[in-house]
Amino acid sequence: MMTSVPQTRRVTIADVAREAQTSTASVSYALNGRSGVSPATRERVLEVAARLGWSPASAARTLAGAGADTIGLVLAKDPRDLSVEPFYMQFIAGVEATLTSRSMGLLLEVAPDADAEAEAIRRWHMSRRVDGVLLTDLIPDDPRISVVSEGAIPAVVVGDPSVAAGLTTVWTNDAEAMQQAVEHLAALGHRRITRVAAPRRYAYTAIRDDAFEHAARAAGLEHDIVRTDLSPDSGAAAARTVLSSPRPPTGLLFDNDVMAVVALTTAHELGLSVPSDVSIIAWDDSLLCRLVTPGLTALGHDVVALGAHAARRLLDVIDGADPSTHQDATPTLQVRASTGRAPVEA
Amino acid sequence: MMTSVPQTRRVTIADVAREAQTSTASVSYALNGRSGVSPATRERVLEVAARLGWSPASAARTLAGAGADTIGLVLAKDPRDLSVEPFYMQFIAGVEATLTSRSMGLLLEVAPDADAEAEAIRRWHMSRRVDGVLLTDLIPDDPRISVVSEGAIPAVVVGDPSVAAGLTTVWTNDAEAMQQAVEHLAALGHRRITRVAAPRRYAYTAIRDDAFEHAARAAGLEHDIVRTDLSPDSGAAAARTVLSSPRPPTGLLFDNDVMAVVALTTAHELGLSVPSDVSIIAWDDSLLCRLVTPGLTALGHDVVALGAHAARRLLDVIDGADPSTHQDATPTLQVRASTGRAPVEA
DNA sequence: TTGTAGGCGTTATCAA
DNA sequence: TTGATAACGCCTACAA
Repeated sequence: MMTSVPQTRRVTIADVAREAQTSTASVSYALNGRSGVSPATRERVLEVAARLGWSPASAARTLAGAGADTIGLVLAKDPRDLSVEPFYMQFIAGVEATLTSRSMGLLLEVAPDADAEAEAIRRWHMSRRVDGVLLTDLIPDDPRISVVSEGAIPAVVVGDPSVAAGLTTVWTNDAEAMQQAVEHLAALGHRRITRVAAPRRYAYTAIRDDAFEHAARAAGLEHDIVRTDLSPDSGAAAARTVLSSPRPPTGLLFDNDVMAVVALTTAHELGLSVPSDVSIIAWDDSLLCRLVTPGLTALGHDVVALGAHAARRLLDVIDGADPSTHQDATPTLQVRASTGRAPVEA
Repeated sequence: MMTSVPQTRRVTIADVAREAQTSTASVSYALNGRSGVSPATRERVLEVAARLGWSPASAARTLAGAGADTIGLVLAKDPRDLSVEPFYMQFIAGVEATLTSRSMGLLLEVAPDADAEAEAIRRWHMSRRVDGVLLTDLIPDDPRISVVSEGAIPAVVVGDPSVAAGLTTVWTNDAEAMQQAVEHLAALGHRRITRVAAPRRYAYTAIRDDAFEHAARAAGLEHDIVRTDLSPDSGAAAARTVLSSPRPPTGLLFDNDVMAVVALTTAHELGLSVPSDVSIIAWDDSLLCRLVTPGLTALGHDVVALGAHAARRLLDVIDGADPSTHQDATPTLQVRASTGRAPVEA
């Protein structure tokens, strides 16, 4: 027997109106929970709508003036880097948590660079596909900032307010986090520490650099900063160079988890043991930090919560809130086996 | 001087038509590169549109019958698990690569379970927000399958065709990959191996189970399967139990990378060295596998390419292609330091 | 409280 | 090749 597909034409509010013996206006009001409809009519409409399986055509809604009920997130990263850092997926999960509760959608795009990203944002806004956008990984003089400002596009920047004048920002207190890490090493008796840092082009780099130097100076520690590109290789190279210098540091602070993990291997290869010869701290606590042996002491924060927070603020901005800056929780130090008392000087 | 914001009303094709001294119909044709417009008019329209900064309102397009130019992806996973597995981010990056080239968007949602995911898909489809959906991590009798089938929603399943009858699928040949891994161990002289497996509820589990047993039997190896929930803890527990049994295996195959990594530590704690006492193989090659010491031999495949492939197939389905199954590249064994010759029997 | 009608921006139909 | 004009589905004055 040939069961023909019941070629279901879309159910519209006109259908509901006819069936419920009323007008489309009343149906619209009833369905949107507004006043201006008698309880009896409202109930009848709701019942009919449910029975007919009506569901709103978002395009029609948007066209009629409502928002797109969607926010956009463009990630300007190489796919390989994206997948390496658990940050993004966690952040997205957090964003979703906020969005789902308000039944909004998330439009995603992976762009090769900040310029392409700015272009995508412009397109999205012009075509009214999104009500606002979330911006991450800002760089100095970021093209996205100008697109968003000029287009008056609702946006929230995830990062330090200093790099996004006039926009709403949500940020973690990297300076305070860095101070914690340095003080942890100082308290363990370390006198010479090195920061293995991200490239200068990231806006947060300068903030962490300054905080590192400030905290080290305050604790009276010898300190140094070496620059990397955050890759495993550059982390290994930096660790090797630093640890084989004439007066190697006894404490190392890495700007991400991946470099800290490879440094474990590098130290081992140099015949140094962690933490008795050298202590290691990672930024960005992750599964990686927990799984390796010895476990890595790391600065961790709840990225899922950060994403949820940022999304919440974006919805506020979309609703017309004025630009403002919001501080998310400060990363806290998860102390594990990779940090210990400084070795006694030879 | 007060530069007032130029309260820009949207530029519509009506504006373009007026300025170009023609009708909206001609403008529409010209803008969409269709025939039916004289070259002169077309050029004039294009010029005016560019000058006025026109850009299409996607809602209007969708409402007028075009597609939504968007596909949907719902991830039914706990946020923590999502971020742990690099798979999803890589997959998304691949999907994007395909989508961007056809200027389509990706709508994302993170749902708590398969039922919520099915519901999200239904909503998306009813409201015409997406033209089709990508399905991953199928479970037996998956609710998403029925939603998609009943709603005649264009969809592509990423997984084995056996669990998604009638739908287009893109899959990797897990059976052949498993065979490679088992043969690798057999060639190294191992005679007793254990598979540390995913829960039975995942559709791929049975496929890998069967392939494992088949390959082990063919190579004349003693073999066993222990079940886990893929978490680090359950991996560690499984490794500990198996390795402290009276006649422990000399080769272990894990169903993901995370468990294999913790098994490294477990083996170490039991006084066993890898690979001289026990060889370890991981499914899902990842940064994790490369970074740990010793490096983990692992089955790896190009997930970014898989995502791109799946998205391509979905676009075909949206364009009306019949259901079909497509095999993506088979995972290949990345041999590293965690596998070696079997120890000589005591 | 209810219903009518116009508008949102495009696409598609159909005369001219 | 053109240009009115009618959908598309919803919202919202405005009038009854």
